Amino acid sequence: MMADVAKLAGVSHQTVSRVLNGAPHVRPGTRDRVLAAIRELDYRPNSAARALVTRRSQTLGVVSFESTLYGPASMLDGIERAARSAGYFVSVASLRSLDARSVQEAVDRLRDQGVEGVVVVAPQTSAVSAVAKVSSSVPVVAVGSGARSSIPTVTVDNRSGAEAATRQLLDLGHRTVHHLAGPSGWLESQDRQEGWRRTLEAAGARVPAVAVGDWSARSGYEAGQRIAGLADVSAVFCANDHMALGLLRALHESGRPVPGDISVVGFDDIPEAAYFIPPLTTVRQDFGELGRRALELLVAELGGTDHPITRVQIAPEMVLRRSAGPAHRA
Amino acid sequence: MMADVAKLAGVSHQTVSRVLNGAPHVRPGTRDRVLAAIRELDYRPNSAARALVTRRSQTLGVVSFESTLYGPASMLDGIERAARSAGYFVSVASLRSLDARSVQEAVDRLRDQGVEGVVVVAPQTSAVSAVAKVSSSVPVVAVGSGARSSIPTVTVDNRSGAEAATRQLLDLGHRTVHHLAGPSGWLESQDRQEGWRRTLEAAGARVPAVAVGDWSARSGYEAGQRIAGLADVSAVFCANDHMALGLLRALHESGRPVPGDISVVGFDDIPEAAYFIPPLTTVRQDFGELGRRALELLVAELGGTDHPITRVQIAPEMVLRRSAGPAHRA
DNA sequence: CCCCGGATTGTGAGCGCTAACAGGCGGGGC
DNA sequence: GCCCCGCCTGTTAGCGCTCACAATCCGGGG
Repeated sequence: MMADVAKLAGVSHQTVSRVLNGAPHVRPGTRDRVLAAIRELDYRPNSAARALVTRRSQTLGVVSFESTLYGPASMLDGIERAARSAGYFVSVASLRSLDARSVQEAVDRLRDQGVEGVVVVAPQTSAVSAVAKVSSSVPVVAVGSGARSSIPTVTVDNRSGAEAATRQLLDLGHRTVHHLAGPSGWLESQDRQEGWRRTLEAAGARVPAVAVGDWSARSGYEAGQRIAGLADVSAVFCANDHMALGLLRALHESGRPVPGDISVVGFDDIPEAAYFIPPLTTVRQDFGELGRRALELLVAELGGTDHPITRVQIAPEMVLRRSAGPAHRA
Repeated sequence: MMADVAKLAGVSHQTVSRVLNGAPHVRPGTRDRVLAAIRELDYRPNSAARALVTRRSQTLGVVSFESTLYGPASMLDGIERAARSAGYFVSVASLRSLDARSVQEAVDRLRDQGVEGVVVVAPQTSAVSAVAKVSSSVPVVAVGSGARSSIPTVTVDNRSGAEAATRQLLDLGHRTVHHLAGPSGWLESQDRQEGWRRTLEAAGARVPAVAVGDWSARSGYEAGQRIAGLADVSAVFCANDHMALGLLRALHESGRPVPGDISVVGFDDIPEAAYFIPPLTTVRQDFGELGRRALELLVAELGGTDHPITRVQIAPEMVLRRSAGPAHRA
C-alpha cells in the first residue's frame, strides 16, 4: 500500500515513510508530492505493520472494576483523554470479580494484545497486590487506590479528606461523629476510616462503632435504618455519596431531620450530591484529574529513565452544603 | 520468538502456529510437546504480526460521549463484556463534542488503529447522522439512540416507555401530565416526548408546554422551580432520573409534597432512584443489555453475509415506587 | 578543476506470523 | 506387491512497514 503512494509520488517507499514520520532531510517539494499522493489515494498507514517492526503498539490498557460507577467511569474518561493527547490508544478490560486471578487474567489479556503499559482502576487491596505481582513485562500504575504497594500510584488523599470532613462536624459542635464505612477490602475505605478515627481521637472524642456498607445507596439505607434507631447520634460521615443518599432517606423516613437532628457528610461530590434532600456537604474528589495524572505517570515511566516508585496524591476539597449543620444540643 | 518454541519442541514454526490456532491434523503427542515448550518459555504470540498477515486486528472500537454518565458507562461495560466473550478487544474514543467533525475524527482514529468495527454510543441526532456518512470502510452500529438513520441500531423503545409512564399517571386519575424533556438534539428526548404527547392526545387530555432540561439534576432543579410555581400541575414525567432528582428537590423546597400534591415519574432507573425522597417511579432501561446486543449485531455483521439494515428495540419496563400516586383532586 | 561533507534519496533486510503448497509416511484396494 | 490417498509435517513466500546502510547530488575550499 505504501508502495502505491511511493509510485504515485515518484519516490521510494522509504521517502514516504520519512514523510509520515516527520523525519528530517526531506525536501519540501518532495514532501508535498508525497502528501498529495497520500491524500489522493486516501492512504492510511497500517498500524499492525508499524507495530510489528517498531515493537510499539501505541496502545495502553486500562483494567477497571465496577466501571459503571461514577468514579471509575470518570477516571476512565480522564485516562482516555490524556492518552489521546499523548498519542496513545486505549484498550479496556473490565474485571468480573476482584480476586487476583481475575486481575491477572485481565492484565494478561491486555499484554497479549501488546499494550505498552497498563493503568489499573481497581482500588481494592487484593487487586492492587495482585497487580504488583504481574508488573513483570509492562509498566503498571494504579489509580484511585490509596495503595501501599510497590507500584506507582495516583490517589486522592483519602485520609486528609476524611479528617477534614470529621473536623468540620466536630467544629460545628458535635460531640462525636459516627462513620458509615465502605467495604473492608477497599483501600479507600480503610484510609477514610483511619482519617475519621484519628481526628476523633485527636479531639478526645468518643469513637463509636463503625457501620459498614458496600458503597451502594441500598447499603446506606439499611445502615441508616439502624443508625436512626440510635439516640445518641448527631453526625454521620459517610465514606461515599451514594451511601449518604440512602442514609438521608432512612433518616427522613425515621423522622430524624437532616441537619436539624442529624448532620451528614459524604465523600466524592458526585454531580447529584448538590440536589439531594438536603444538599449534601461532601468531600470533592476530582476523578478526571486522577485519571489524567495516572496516565501522565505511566507515560513518563514508558518514556523515561525509570524513576523510583512514585506516589502522587491529590488533595481533596470540602464542599459545604446544607446537610451538615450545628449540633442541636450543644 | 515462535522459532524458539519450534526449536525447543523439535518441530517447525508452522506446527507451532497450527497448535496455536487449533488447526486439525496435529498428532496429540506433537501438540503436547509444543504446548510444553510454550509454557516453558512463557511464549506469547505477537498480535501485531498476526494482525499484519491475517488482516484482522481482533479489536473493535467504541465511540462514546459523556461516558461518565450512568447510561453510557453501563453500555460501555456491556459492550466490553460481550466483546471479550466474542474474542475481541475493545478500544475506546471519547468525543469532546458532538459535532460531525468530532465524530468523524474519533472514527478515523479508531480506523487508523485498525479496528474491525465500531459501536457508537452517542445518541445525538447530529452524531448519528455524522456516523452514517463515515461508515465507509468499517461496519458501524449505533446504540442507545432511537436512530432513524441508515445504520444498524440497538435502542430501547423510548416511545413506548414514555407512553407507559404517561398512561400510568393518567390511570392514577391525573387530568394531564407535564413533561420535563431532555435536550432537543437527542433522539431519546424526541422519542420520549412524542410518546408522552401521543398518550395525552389519545386520552383527550390537554397537552401542556414542555420544559426542557439537559439531563442534569441541576437543570431538573431549575425547571422544577418554575413548575412548582404553576398551580395546575399534578403530575410530571421527566425524561430521565437525574432531572427527576432535581425536580424532586425543587418541589420539596417549594412545599409541594410528592406524591401528595404532585406525582413524578422518571426514566432510566438508575441504581439510586429507589433511594430518592420519595423513591422514584420510573421506566427501567437495561443499558448493559443494550451494549451487549449492539455488540452482537456488530459481530454478526462482521462475520456474516451482510444483513439488511437491522434495528433492534428492547422493551423498557415500568418500575412502580412511591413518587407517583393518585391525583389529589380527582 | 577536483575533493569532501552534508543534504537528500534509494536499497536490502527483516519484524513474527500465517497461507499455500509441497513432501513423507503408512494402510487398504486391486 | 504396488498404487493411491488420507494424515501429518515442513518449506517457501510474503503481509506493510521501519531501520541500517549505501548511493547520489550539491556547493565551497584548496
